[in-house]
Amino acid sequence: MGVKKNDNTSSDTSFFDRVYEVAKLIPYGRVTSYGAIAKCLGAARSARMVGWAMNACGGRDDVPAHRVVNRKGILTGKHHFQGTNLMQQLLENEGVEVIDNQIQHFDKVFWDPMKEL
DNA sequence: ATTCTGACGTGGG
DNA sequence: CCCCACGCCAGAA
Repeated sequence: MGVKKNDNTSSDTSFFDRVYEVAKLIPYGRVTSYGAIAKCLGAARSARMVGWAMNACGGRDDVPAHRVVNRKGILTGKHHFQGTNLMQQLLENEGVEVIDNQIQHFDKVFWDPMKEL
C-alpha cells in the first residue's frame, strides 16, 4: 500500500496544462484576460504565470493564445508570436477589431471562463 | 539551495 | 486615461 506512482506536485496536471485547458475553451471571436484565466484556476494572483504558460505553448495549435490579452485588452503578447502582427491578424480574422494592439469593444468580446462555465 | 525573470493585476495620484 | 510602485508565483540557470 502506499505506493506512490507519481509525486504529483499539487494536482494531476501542471499549472501550464490547466491554463491550456481553459484557453482551449475560449469560443471563436471572443477574448479573455490572463487574470480571468488565473482566477478560473484558483490562482488569481498568478496571472503572470498564465502568460508564462502561453509562452511554453509555442508550437501548440490547440492553444489559441491569440485570444488571451491583458486586462486592458491590449495584445501584450503579440511580440511572442511569429509575425509582428500575426496575433492581430488572427483576432481580426475572427471578427475582433484590433487597432494599434488595442482590442475595440473589449467589453463586448470579452469572455469570462468562470462566468460562462 | 539562491537569484532573476516574466505574454499581469491592483491601488494611489 | 496615464504613470509609478508593489505583490505575486512558478520555472530556469
